[in-house]
Amino acid sequence: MTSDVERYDPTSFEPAHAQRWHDERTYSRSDLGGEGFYALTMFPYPSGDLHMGHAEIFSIHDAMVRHLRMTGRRVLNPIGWDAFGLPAENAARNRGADPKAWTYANIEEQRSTVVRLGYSFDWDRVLHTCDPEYYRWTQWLFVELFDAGLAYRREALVNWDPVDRTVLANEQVIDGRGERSGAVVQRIPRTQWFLRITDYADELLEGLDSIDWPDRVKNAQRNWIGRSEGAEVTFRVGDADGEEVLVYTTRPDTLHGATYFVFAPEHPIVADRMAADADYQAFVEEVASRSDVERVSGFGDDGDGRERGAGRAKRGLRLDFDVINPVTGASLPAYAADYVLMDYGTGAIMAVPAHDQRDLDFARQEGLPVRVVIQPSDGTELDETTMTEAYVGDGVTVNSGPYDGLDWRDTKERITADLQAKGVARATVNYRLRDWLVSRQRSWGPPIPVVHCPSCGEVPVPVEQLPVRLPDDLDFTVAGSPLDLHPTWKHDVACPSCDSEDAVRDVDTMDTFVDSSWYFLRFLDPTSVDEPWPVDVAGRWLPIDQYTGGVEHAVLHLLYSRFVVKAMRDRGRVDADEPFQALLNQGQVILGGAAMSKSKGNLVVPGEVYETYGADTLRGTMLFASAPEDDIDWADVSPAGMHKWLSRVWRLSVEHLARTDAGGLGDGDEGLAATLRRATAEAIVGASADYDGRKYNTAIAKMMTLTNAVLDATRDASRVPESAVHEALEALLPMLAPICPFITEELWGRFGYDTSIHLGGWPTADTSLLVDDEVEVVLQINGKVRGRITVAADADRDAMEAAAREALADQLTGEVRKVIVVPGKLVNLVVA
RNA sequence: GGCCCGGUGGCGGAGUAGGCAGACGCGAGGGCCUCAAAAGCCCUUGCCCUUCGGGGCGUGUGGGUUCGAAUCCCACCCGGGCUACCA
Repeated sequence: MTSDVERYDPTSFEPAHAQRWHDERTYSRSDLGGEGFYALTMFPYPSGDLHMGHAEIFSIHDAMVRHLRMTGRRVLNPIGWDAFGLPAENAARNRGADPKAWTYANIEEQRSTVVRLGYSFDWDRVLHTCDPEYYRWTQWLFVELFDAGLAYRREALVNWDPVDRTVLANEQVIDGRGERSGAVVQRIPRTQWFLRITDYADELLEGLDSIDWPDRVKNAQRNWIGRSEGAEVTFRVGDADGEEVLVYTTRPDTLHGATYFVFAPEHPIVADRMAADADYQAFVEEVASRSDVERVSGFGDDGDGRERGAGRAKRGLRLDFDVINPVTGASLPAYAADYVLMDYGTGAIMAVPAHDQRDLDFARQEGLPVRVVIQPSDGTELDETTMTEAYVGDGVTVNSGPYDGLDWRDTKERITADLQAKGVARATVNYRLRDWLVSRQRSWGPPIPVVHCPSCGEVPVPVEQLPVRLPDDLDFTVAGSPLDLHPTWKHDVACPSCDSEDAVRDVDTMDTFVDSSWYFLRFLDPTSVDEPWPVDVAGRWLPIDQYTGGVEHAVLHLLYSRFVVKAMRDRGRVDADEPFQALLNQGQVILGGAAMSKSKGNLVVPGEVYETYGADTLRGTMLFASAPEDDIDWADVSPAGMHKWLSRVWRLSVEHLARTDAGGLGDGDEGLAATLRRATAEAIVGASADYDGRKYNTAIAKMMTLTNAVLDATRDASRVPESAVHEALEALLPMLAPICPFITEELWGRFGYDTSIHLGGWPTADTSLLVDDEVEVVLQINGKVRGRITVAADADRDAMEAAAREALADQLTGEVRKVIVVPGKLVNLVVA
């Protein structure tokens, strides 16, 4: 079919609509009527322009938001920028950029792309975490936590980069080396600020049962919190001094199987006793030269080719004393070894090689004895001299004196009770979760609002003096913390408590995850100068109805935010137990099976797509490719195909308008009209259900089917049922609007409407068109399709069976033994 | 090692309170239109037979339950992700 009508040229009208939606604040009406819905998408980090991952998350989120708005919900849909962080500082160090100017330039670039792509955010609520108006309240949050006893300072072993002279986050240590300097990161003790997230360990665990999150994220948090039940048992050093040594074990039932004893290298008892021992000092130094990340998380190998994790080589040092087993009185040789960590449990373990793989590995390596105390219930005989795999399954206690013959679970219970009675053990619950280390020796972050006074100690800065501002003249060329080395900043303060001039500011800043742990609260009133957020408004909007973002934050941002909300609830600032009621983890955009990256040269950027095909095509391609949770391989998808469909929608619309301008809304062919009206009703019912289930790919498929139906109805120019075509298009356009907002807005105007399609309603189906008098029924013999017949829709079982027997009469060879009838669907004759 | 996803045409994917497998699209082949092309439109497209009526086989593999299994159960294979010396 040829036509002289105007061609689909999205770049001719998209930018104008985008700008108008932004300038007129089309979507800043969250105070309108309707049931409230807080929709949030993880705010971007401004490291450069928007990438395809951003485009995907925003396209999914925006389709959901626009659909909710059109179906009558009052949607709160804010956006901001997570604008503090290391890349700005690195740009300053490496290229001499001003971190503030660098950050705001990137924000502006991203903002204009977000506007251009038509994402319907509320532009009256924008925030940047690096604005003093924002970090003032991040500092307030810190003071609140400090007042609640949830922020404290203590010495800890941290990742120290000796070249850049700064502490690094675990994420900034790659293969044991600083990501910037390449220097081997050391473990050094340093006094740092922590937030007491462990106070909420149990509640953070239990709360997972009440929220609608993907299982993998919940499991990641469960594993991260790492609750375990066991016992703390008191051992004693086997010499005249005889200090007590606490051991945490989840298997007190294997106490009789302990054959040696291991301390973490830095354990105080060892450090104290071995202070003068040169071998020990060398050992500790060697262990410390390997980062905690390498030791605990196992990044890289040890240079000896061993795997990460449990199979790694273990380094140990025999100490010159023994430890006494409180149950047996046996003298256990003591070791310091790197496979025991100071900050889990008590930093010391009883080693039971027969029933713990790590202990067995070390025992074999050091030639230490193995003693079996649990005999496998399946009858397998364990051989102490040759076994290389520890037995950790069910079994019966052996070699354990009075406990012999008991099931291991009973032994565990009894032995714990017996030792508790003797005062040398108590049942305990242990967590893997550690307190959150939040201080950073960085300068593009919110300064920790504390003053250190020689007489008053740690004094929080009074709220009315916040924010503690970052100086504008930081020198990023210094080796070390620019804030610490600034000539005047840290001394230009008096103690808020006693006015002492000898007080100094805390020179650390907060982790960026503190900024993002509460931003969703600030969105409730981002310009307020009186309070961080209005308590009553928070009561109405929290928890957030739908949060959308990447799974990479499973145990970081998503855990920290839960902690902050619970802490603020306990301070009376929030009336909610959880921040995010529902969570959607969108898939990633990859290319040719691999993550996109500049260095790999396989980068597709949104600009290439929307400048060629328009923003609607970019958005539609992403949503049609797969379900929101699935990854999209850009090599497999077809923007050209999406563009072709949108061109067809465009052409059918403008041709229809041209015809009706000339001849009005004639009824055309009755049969064609009826077929099209039915297709319209089917599409509305189907696509609406898909939208409700956020299955945008199948919603698009149903809209394509409707488009094909319109095409069929308009093929013969002499019989076009214009009124039915009009109804079809006036249903199609609103349904397409959440996904492709531009073409639908443009055509809506051409259909004669002077209000935005996006603020209008959702189409409703005439379901009476979907009721059939007759239905097609599948006929089966022994479960195989052997024919189909048409019967009255309300035919009963007997009628269907009779019709089936008649239709299949000449195919029936044996006796019909059984008949299965599914009304309105199927008849299955079972033949002997 | 632990946890979590997946495995359906050449490709992306539809379809699971068990009931017509492959919706929709991409790609491919053929045709119309055109001087030609682009665009657009029409037809075909899981595999194998076929006398063109149709028949057989098909959802990672092997079992099982059932009148009937992509869907439920058991065992296994493969791919991906997260996590890991956590005592």
